[in-house]
Amino acid sequence: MGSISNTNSLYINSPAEKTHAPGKTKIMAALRSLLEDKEFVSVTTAEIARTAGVTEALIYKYFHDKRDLLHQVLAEYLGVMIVRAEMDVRGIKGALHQLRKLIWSHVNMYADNRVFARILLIEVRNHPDYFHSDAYRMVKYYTNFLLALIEKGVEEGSIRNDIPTAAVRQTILGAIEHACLPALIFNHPILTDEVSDHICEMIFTGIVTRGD
Amino acid sequence: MGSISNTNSLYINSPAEKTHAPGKTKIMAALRSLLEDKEFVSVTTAEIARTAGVTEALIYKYFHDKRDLLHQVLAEYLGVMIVRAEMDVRGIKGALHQLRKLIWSHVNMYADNRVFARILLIEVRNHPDYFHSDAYRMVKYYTNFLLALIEKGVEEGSIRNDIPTAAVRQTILGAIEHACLPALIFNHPILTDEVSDHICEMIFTGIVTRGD
Amino acid sequence: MGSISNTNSLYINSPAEKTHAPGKTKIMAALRSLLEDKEFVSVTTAEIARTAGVTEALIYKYFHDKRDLLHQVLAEYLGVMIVRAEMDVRGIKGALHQLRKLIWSHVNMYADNRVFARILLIEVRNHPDYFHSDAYRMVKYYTNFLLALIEKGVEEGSIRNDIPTAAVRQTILGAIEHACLPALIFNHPILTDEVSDHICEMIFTGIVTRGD
Amino acid sequence: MGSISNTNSLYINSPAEKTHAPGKTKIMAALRSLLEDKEFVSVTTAEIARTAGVTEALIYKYFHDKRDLLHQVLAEYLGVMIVRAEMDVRGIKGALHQLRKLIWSHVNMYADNRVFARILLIEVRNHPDYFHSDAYRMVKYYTNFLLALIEKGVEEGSIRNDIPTAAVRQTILGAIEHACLPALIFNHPILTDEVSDHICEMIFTGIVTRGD
DNA sequence: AATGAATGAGAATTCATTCAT
DNA sequence: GATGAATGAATTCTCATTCAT
Repeated sequence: MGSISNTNSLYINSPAEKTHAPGKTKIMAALRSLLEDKEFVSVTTAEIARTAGVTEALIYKYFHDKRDLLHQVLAEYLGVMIVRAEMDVRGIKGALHQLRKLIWSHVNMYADNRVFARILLIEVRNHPDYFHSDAYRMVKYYTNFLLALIEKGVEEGSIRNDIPTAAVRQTILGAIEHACLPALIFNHPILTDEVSDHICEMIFTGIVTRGD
Repeated sequence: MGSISNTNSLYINSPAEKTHAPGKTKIMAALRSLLEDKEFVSVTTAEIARTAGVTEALIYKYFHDKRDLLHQVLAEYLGVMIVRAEMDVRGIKGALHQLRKLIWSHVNMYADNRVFARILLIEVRNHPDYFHSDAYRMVKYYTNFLLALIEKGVEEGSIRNDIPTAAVRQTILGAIEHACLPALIFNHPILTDEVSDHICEMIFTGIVTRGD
Repeated sequence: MGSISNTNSLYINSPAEKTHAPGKTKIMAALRSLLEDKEFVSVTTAEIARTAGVTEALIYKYFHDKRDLLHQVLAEYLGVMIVRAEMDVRGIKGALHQLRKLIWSHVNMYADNRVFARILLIEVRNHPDYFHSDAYRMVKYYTNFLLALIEKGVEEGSIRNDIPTAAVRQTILGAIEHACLPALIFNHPILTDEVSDHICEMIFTGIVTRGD
Repeated sequence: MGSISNTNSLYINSPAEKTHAPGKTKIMAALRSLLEDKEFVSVTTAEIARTAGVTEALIYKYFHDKRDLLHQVLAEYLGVMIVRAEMDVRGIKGALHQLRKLIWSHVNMYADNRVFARILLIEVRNHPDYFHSDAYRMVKYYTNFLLALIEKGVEEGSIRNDIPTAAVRQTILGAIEHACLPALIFNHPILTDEVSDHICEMIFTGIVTRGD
């Protein structure tokens, strides 16, 4: 598990920290904490308030409803993820190496922030509200960033141009999800290095132009 | 236990059908049907009753509580799965070929009965009641059957004897789950042939004694 | 506690026994048995049926409703009580000695049949249906019998004639109840000899004409 | 704890009044009021809410469950009883006279607050929760107070020392219950002076050291 | 910026009772 | 003489949400 990460703590880079009112911060922290042990549906607003040390009513001052709170928590994580992703690929030469790093970074984000991963991969997708949320917009921003990287690879000639870049992106994201979901559901650790190597091996051997 | 059944549809040959009171059958069918679209927790007893065309009270005549209903639905599926598994390996020569067939049969069961797969892989595991249920006993019966097959392979010399048979079993079951879960959660189809081939390739290349 | 009582078992004298259909008998026995441990309101018809080894529906073949069953059980006890009371005063000379015996017999009936006592003193009184029941008619028959005894005492000159006989009767019945109720509620034994002596002492010293 | 209170009405001096939220106060008052006419088991939460003029949900904001409400109502009464008891024995010389007063005060409390008496003597004892409640702790506090009084009598020489003080206490409490229960159940008035005189006569003639 | 008080809609579960066979 | 199947109405309790202060 060893490596980088002096950006390991979520909130060092979080712009949120400074802007939020203390109550809002406490509420979001409370939900994050509760989601470590239970699913969103079985977390009650009463519990959130109790954990946060505020009243239930305050939740509704800052959040439109319980799901909006979930979306804002997710958005906060996504903010960190995006900042990190953009940082992580800097100083790396070659789209393919950048992509490998991005995949590693992505898996690592899930490994270090299982609550985040669970929200993103399990909790929000059912509910239609999600697709109108800021969080969803951030996800799209992130996937566009990934797409841009793939396109750069194609332009560079390091990635095959006979597969639609969007399909490549979906395969990558699918592989990551696929690899992490059971671990998230059954509470096993995600071994970042192993998982991301595995994925890269499979994806790259498939999509990389065979230099021969 | 042996007889009938190499058919696809779960309920045509189900002995359950005749034995249950009509209300009980309708209630179980209603839950199965509702679980196609939503998770167990968000299915209400009122909905089950309405869907079944009976009153809520009747549910409690036949089932101890809502979870017991879930467990009985699961048990019914498991009954079919076990009968099928035992049938499917008959007439096949060699433990390895039997094992391949059993894996195929297992994946196929999930592919054809997604509700069953979701109950087994997602819904029941949290709750401690499950581990005291008949359903759980049937699962253990099934996994013992799988274990016996592996042990036969070891005796035959077709499966390596330097890996504990229990570990082999767990790897197989884990691989199947791992392969099916994302499809179940995101409502994608499970491609039985592809998935089971994939798993067998990975597992067999690892566990088969290299004859050379 | 020792004395008489080869009429201790309720059903030796019960005319009921022969007349009832087996199902009816079992249902009544079941209720009696259940009332040993819980109040009538918290005994369910399902429990009664289960205990009796019959179906709930059968209860409604023989009894108009749950309370009717209670009343019939009570009536059966009252039948025994009346038969016994009438027997017990025979062969005794003097209304006062008969009265003493009757009081003893009454308390003894409660002591030996606590379920009966509880039904009569606690369970039936609230509900208006009781006052239209056969059981209530039997109670009135019994209290008339007691009244007749008191009147005989007055005629004999052994009981004061300056107190209305009805008031005397009420005082006696009140004293018995008063003495037995706490024991019934808190599940202590009723010590027949002690209790009836106590009552007679109090009542008699009050109501008996002072021979001086 | 000492102050105020030689008044009859429970709630004039009750400290509870000011501290409780209006809804909580109304709910407790509603239960008290309903218990005048029916037993606890047949009082529904719907009724309580309707009587209180609040919603059922509010009950569960202030009370853990229906029984907790009962226990808190009881505790409030017990608070008054304790305050009163401690006041009532002040300024009285001699343990025996204090004891007589305490018995009177106890019976009077039952006579004036029949609902209280019924809760304490009838409603709570079955359920095990009671023995973990604050109310139970207060009862123990009260009975310890009574015990201390008896012990003082023994030290003074006015109460026999050859009977365990605990047994004396139990006899007193038993006699009070015994005397009040039928009145409570059958809705007759409790005549404080008469009942307490009666009890003291019986108890004292037994336990007092016969001077000469 | 935060709270205390209160709510309405609905959750699972219970229970006496009915009726066709 | 007895049953299996089913019900309707109620019961306790939960929970996200609102609003005046």
